[in-house]
Amino acid sequence: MEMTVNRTSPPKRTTIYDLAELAGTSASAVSAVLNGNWKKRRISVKLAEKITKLAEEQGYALNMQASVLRRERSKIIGMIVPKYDNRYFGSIVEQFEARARERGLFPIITCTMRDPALEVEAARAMLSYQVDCLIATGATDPDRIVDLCAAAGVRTINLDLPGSRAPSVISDNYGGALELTRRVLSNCEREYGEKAPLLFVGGRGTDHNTMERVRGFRDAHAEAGITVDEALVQTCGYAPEKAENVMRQLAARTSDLPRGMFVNSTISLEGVMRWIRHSGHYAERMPHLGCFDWDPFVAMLGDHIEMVRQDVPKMLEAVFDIIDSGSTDLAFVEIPPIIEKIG
Amino acid sequence: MEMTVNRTSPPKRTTIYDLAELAGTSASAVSAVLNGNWKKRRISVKLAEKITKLAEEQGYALNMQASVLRRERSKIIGMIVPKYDNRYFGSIVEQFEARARERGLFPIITCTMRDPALEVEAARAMLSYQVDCLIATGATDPDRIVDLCAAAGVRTINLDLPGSRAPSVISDNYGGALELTRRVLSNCEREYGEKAPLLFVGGRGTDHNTMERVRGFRDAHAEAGITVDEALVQTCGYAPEKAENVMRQLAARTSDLPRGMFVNSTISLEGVMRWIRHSGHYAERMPHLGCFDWDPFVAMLGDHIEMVRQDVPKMLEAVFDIIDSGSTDLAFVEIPPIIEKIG
DNA sequence: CACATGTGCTCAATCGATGAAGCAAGAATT
DNA sequence: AATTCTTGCTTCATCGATTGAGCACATGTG
Repeated sequence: MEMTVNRTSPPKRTTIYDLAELAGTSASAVSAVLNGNWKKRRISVKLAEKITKLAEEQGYALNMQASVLRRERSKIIGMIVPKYDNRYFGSIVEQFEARARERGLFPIITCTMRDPALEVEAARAMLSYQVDCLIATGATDPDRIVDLCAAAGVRTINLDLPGSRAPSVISDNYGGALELTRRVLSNCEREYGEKAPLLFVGGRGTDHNTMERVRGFRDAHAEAGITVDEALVQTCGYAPEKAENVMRQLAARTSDLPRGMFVNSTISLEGVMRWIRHSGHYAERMPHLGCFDWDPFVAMLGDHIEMVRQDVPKMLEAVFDIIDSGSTDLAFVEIPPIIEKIG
Repeated sequence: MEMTVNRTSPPKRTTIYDLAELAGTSASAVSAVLNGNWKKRRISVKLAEKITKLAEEQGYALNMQASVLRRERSKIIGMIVPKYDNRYFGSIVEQFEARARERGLFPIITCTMRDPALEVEAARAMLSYQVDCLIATGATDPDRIVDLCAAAGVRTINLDLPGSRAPSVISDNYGGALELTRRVLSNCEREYGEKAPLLFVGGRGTDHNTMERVRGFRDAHAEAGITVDEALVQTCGYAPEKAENVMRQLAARTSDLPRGMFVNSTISLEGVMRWIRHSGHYAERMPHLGCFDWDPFVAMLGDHIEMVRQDVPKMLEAVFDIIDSGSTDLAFVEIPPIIEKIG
């Protein structure tokens, strides 16, 4: 048992061959014991215990690369996610990790900064790591990713934003927006005694969610008999600066600012609020706001903000139901979001 | 070119052997071309181009498992992180991913929900995936993780919370807390015209950061000639409910609530704010708050809250400086946090 | 013309784990 | 006693990429 540990080069990790030698047995017996199917392979309890004990003593750690290379399925499950800067994606990722681990899957997550090129690059990287399944969250071009994965025989599920070539789990954006708009409209009417249209700010005009939310927004106005001017729908992107810009330009064009707004994410709300605070507009009376997304501190900003909270636990349950069922049909699951009570 | 794609079993992925056959060359030539050291291996430009083109056409994706298994270094870099529910950890993770990718490293991240058992399990999993290096962020027991990794010859760097057996990059908690406390104390004195101690809420009394912040808190009081009662230091943990509880119990004991508080994280602040809003205490005058951590919406909550923002870009720069330098000495880097201006 | 040098590739071992196939020894059955 | 069965292992090919060693041919040098 000579110890030739060279401190300059990394100490060789213990492998099943080392353990086999120590136990005076074969590598395949060690493998069978350590990966749990030693009963099937008719290894005696005595040997199994001996090997287990040795493995512990030696601090043996399975080499996943070797294991995955040999195995049919990798049990690695990937997720790509746009950003980590808000509670929505944060809880998606937390839930994803927890549920994956529960099932004995190894989650790997990558954030793409909403950059389509990075999305594709990330998807490719995941394929290289032999993921069994990829969840594309809020992807700009989900179908592109699905195609890449399909070519490698990897299942994909779209989350948050739907695609046409893989099952999709999303919020009921239309329903949520309809209800949110109704509430903000009625808050405005209650305060000002007259009906007036809201401003829609944030999101991308081309993405499904934003389009559905705009539809809910318009329908709620229609219900109330209010017409919505085109200029009042500003799908300028998600970044705070873009929302801020919209407000600045609107204020430059007209002194008659809307009394209420539908803001398409907390991140856009950040920009809107910043502008409201710095511009001096709305100094006497805050506008009524509705935010499609939830944040605990936004909830404390005052009773002029309504929020719709996407139901992340239910969404991930739906995602894993699809994974567990192994079904391949193009499900399209819409989860009703939660209308948060003010205060 | 027969297409025998069996839809029930996954279509076999293209390997370098497939490409070699198509190109009429050997697998090792393909490998050399695709991993970029074909010049060293004296492959002709002509063949290189042919192979590259073929790889693209066939949608070839490297099998990382095989590649890593063979190679000396995996170029995988791991990070464990407590939670994704706040801006601080969110930006740590975003920065980590970006900088890792910049260097051609593949980042894998896992969140441990502040659970010590999960931390160890996660570290083990990372070792199995042959990470070259592990960043332990906010770990409860960093030294435990360092030991695990050291046994496998894997470098570790502690981030956010320091350990004694690996380089650590953390905020200057003492300095930040000192300045934050000074500000809140002076805000209180300005408003109330008299010196009075603040309440310290949140964090774990046993962790280095909390201890350092308490030290700064005490020293700022001492500077101002204010004595701090033991009961005013409530390191109750990070969860919102725990902070809320502290407030509730404090209010039950005394009607003379402190006029200002030092709150040890945004997540604890969530609990404190919730209590303030629901309990009816502080209804006339909000207490002056100082929060060790930053959130854009907290910044909008009013001018009674001071914030200290940990300098995540600098922290990650320091982390990657250590990684790039390859140095193994026990650096202890303290990065000054940023004092946010109110409003 | 003999020999060195350079060019452009191929061969085969290897990384560590897995599992089908097989083998030896003992137990049970006819 | 001859045979099947069972138990408890071992052997070896395999997954896909990497890389040191080596080979054949072309070109240059003395």
